[in-house]
Amino acid sequence: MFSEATLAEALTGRGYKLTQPRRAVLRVLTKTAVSLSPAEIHVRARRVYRKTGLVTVYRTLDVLAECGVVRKVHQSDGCHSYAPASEGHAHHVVCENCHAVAEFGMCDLGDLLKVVQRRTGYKVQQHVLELSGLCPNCR
Amino acid sequence: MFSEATLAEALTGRGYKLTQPRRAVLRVLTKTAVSLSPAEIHVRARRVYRKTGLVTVYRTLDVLAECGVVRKVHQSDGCHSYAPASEGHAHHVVCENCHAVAEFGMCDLGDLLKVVQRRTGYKVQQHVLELSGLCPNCR
DNA sequence: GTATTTGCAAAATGTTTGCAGCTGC
DNA sequence: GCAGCTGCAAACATTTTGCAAATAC
Repeated sequence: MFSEATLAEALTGRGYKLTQPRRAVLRVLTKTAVSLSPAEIHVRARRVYRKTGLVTVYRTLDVLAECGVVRKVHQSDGCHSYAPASEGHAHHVVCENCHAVAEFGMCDLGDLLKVVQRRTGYKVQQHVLELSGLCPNCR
Repeated sequence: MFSEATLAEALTGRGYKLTQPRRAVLRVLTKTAVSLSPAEIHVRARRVYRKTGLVTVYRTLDVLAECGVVRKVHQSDGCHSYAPASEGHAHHVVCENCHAVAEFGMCDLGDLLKVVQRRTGYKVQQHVLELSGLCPNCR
C-alpha cells in the first residue's frame, strides 16, 4: 500500500493538480483497511474537507484508478467499491462481515490459464480474481 | 450447459410456475453463446414472447440465478450481464471483442487459497474468478 | 379457484454531464 | 493568469416497488 505522499506524487507526476478534494479522497483511502463505495468515500472525505462533492469523488476515483493507485473491487454482490492499491498487479480478499480488505500480490494462475486456453481456444489476456471470507477479527 | 427442458424442470421443481415470459428468457439464454445484459435479454425475449416486460426479465433472472441455472458474469468494466450456467461451480472466459462466453469447470485454486489464508489470516469462503481475452473467432 | 406472476407507472438508486465560478501552480 | 478543477443542478441509466389484472396449474 502506498503512503499518502507517494499517491500525491503519482497525481502531480501525471500533470494532475493536487486539490483539497483530491487530498481528502486520498486521505480516506490511505486511512482505511476496508473497501469503500463512492458514497461512503464521500461521507468520509467531507470529514477531511467539508466542501467535497460527490461528483468530485467520482471524478477523483476515475483519476486515481487511471493512475493505478486505487482499484475497483469486485464482489459477488456487485463491483462498486474501491480500495487502495499496491504496486503492480494485485488482488483482494474482502471480509464478508466487516468489509476489511487485505491485498495479496502473487496470483499463480499460470497453469490454470494454460489449461483454460487449451480447452477453450481463448487467448486469455485479463483476469479478475476476488476472494471473500472472514477476516482474522471476524472469524 | 443445460438444455431448455432441464432448466424448465429446475423451475417447476422448486414450485415456480413455467410462464411464457420465463420460457422466453430461458430460450434466449440457452440459445446464446454470449453473456447478455438484462436490457439485451429483454429485447431478445420479446422476439420469443412479444409481451415480455423488462421488469419480468429482472425478476426472472433473479429466480434463475437463485436456482443456479444462470450466472451473473463479472468483468472489469461492470458486472451486469448474465450467462447460462453448467452444473456445480464454474467460471467464464469472456471475449473482449464479441462477448462470447466459454465456461470452464475446474478452478484449481486450492494451493493459492492456502497461501493466501496463511499470509492474510482470512478464512476464504468464496471466490470470483473471471477471465477475459479473445475467443477463437476473434483472435 | 387461488396463489403466483405479470405489466405498467412511478419511485428509488447510482452515475454522468453542462456550465459558471473557484483554485492550484 | 489561465488551464484545470469544483460544485451544483439536472440529465441519464439502471433497478426496484406497489398494485390491479392476467395466468398457470
